[in-house]
Amino acid sequence: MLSEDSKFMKPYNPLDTEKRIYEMWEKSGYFNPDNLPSADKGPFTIMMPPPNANGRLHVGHALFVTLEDIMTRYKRLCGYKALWLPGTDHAGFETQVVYEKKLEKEGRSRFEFTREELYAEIMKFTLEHKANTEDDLRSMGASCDWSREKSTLDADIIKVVYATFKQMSEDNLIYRGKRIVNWCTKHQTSLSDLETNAETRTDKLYYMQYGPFVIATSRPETKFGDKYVVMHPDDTRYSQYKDGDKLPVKWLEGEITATVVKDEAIDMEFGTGVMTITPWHDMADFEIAKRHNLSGVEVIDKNGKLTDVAGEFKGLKIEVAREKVVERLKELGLLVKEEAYEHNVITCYKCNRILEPRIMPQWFVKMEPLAKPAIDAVKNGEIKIIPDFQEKIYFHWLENIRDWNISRQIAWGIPIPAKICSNPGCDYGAVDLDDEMTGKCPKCGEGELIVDPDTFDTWFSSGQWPYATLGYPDHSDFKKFYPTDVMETAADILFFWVARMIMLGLYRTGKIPFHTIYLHGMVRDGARQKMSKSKGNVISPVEIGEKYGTDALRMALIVGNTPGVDMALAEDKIKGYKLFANKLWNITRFVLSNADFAQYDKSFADYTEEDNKLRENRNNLIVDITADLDNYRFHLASEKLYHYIWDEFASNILENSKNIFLSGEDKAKISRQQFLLHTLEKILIVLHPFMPFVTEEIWQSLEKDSLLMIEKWPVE
RNA sequence: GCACCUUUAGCUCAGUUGGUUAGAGCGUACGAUUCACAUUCGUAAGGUCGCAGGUUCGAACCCUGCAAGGUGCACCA
Repeated sequence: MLSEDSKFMKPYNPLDTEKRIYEMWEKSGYFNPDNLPSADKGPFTIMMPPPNANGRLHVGHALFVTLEDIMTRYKRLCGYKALWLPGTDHAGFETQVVYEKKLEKEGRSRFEFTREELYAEIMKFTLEHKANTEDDLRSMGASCDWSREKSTLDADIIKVVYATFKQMSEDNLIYRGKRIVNWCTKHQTSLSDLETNAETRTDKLYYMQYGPFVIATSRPETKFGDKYVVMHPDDTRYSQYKDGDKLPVKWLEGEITATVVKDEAIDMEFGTGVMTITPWHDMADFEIAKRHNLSGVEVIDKNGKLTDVAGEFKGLKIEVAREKVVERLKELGLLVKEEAYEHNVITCYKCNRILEPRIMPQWFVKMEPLAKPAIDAVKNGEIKIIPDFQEKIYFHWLENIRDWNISRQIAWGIPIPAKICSNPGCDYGAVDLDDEMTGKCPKCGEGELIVDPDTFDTWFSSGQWPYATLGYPDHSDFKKFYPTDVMETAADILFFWVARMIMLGLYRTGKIPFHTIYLHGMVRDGARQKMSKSKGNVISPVEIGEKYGTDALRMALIVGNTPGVDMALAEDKIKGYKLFANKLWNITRFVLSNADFAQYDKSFADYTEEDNKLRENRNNLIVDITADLDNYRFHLASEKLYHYIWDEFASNILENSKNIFLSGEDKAKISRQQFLLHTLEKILIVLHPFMPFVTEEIWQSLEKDSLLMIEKWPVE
């Protein structure tokens, strides 16, 4: 029976509880599956999507932590050797951008540093944030195995990444080539197709006289040196011109000789059906030039300024140059007309500046051979994506995949272990893991072999996370825990990360990296607005945890939140689950005031008819919830538990128990006491994955000499 | 342009393979209680399940078309 000074006489106080409970768990060693005393089932593994070590965790992270912790705790309770492997991501470009913003705020610039200095600075910055991230994960109750924690810059991870790079090179899946890439003039790096946004803009379309033709362009400043004029082979308007015809043309730089090219890529309906091409600065033009083996010139440099080719316009920025070039065209009488024109421009997803397509030697991964097995793995059901509609999106992307530019011209990242040719015109490159190659370039014979200054796209390394973290190929962890079970992550990195993990995992290990992908949506505020610092509607998980308790936040994030769909999180919802934690607290107080765990009889059987009925209902519910958990229906499992505990157990059963304890027969009293004790015990276990802190705290008061986190799941 | 998602009570959302009077939380209204509850309990109002067709004994759920909002992908100068 409860004493007057029992902690249950006061409301539940999460702030006083959570840290203490977490330390108890961590000290127990049970986050490490090797230490689980009675795990009689196989391994269950989740790789934590490593948070970027460049800021505090936000409420979106809280969602993934909660989901993965629920899965891990549930499986641990079911007797699996549950491994949830935590980590952090150096997040190459992302982090460098964050760091540069910090420098800008301080009135500094990254150009004050050498590459080595910048790397060291960002490393320091990253390590600080890594510590913050770990604290935040602990405060959210993450039951992950800290003894196996990894970072993407750990030496053993880099070793695996390098070995993959080498093998891919040997298998002819990696090539270095001069290809047109997305170039950001602010960040001074190329970007993959995924790191770009398309933005609809209205600009002017200029029609210009080009010899006997009228051509249209939105970018007159790139038209220096255009000497190929292209039209569709079937266009009868121009049938008098043959492929390869040479024509004298009066153009920006004076009299030039233009060559006629016929190509089916030309849309006869658009403009005049004739265009000139700028292979250095336009994706489509580049393709045409490649087909016809045409040469091109660089008109715009890395800083977005015109080159020598532009003569007197040299050094001007694009916007300025455009106006001046149009003026010149007018003077020359070459401008026919201008009209408003709506089109898409490709912008940097970080700074929104228009990306300048340019030709550069870069490292590319051939994606088609990798994509095919990845498509098959999902098609044949080896890998399941939840929600299933995401499979369509996955197929659509993989079936139309383009080669992946994995080199970045930034300091912060894993260096590419290769030698390249010092001659900027030469695209030679070779993998050189042991830094052995020296001498003249074997391709052009002019340049010297130098260390490639570029770094890997961060997704090239994080794409190898599941097997790299487990010590592929030799470590016993790899043999034991790979393939992993569930990949739980945000729906918006399906392409960036998930698809690449499948491709690289299949390529490198020959096995799928995980059999189930659970994708969650974005967390928005109560009014469905995106959370952002500038709007001031950001919910900080640590602050909210302090105010309402982490358990309350976790429940608010799970109940009614279906996979793959964005959710709205209002503070009132969190408050509601704080009350729920307190409800559970008071339920315990009531039960312990009327029954005693010292009298708990594990095999008690002398229940009244009424209590047997209640037992049946309770057990059915637990079976039902177990099925929900097995099928990743966490939103339903949590809601059912909530309702059973509040509306059935508290409102009906406890109310009704008052009469029994007041005036019932002894047999009924004893039966009900046992029912309450058993039910409270089972509720605590089943609720534990969702609300680990309050359930463990109550468990510790039940005169049980054990941790709730390693109890046995109560399916009878 | 192509694809995908969403559309259910004032708000935010559930509704697990089509099956009886469509559910929850919050909010609202009224009442009760402080007897486990820094409260809680009860009662109530509130929905043409986006629109229009179709399949079915039966549709919020399946099919077709349309509309609105959102997202992704790709592009023609």
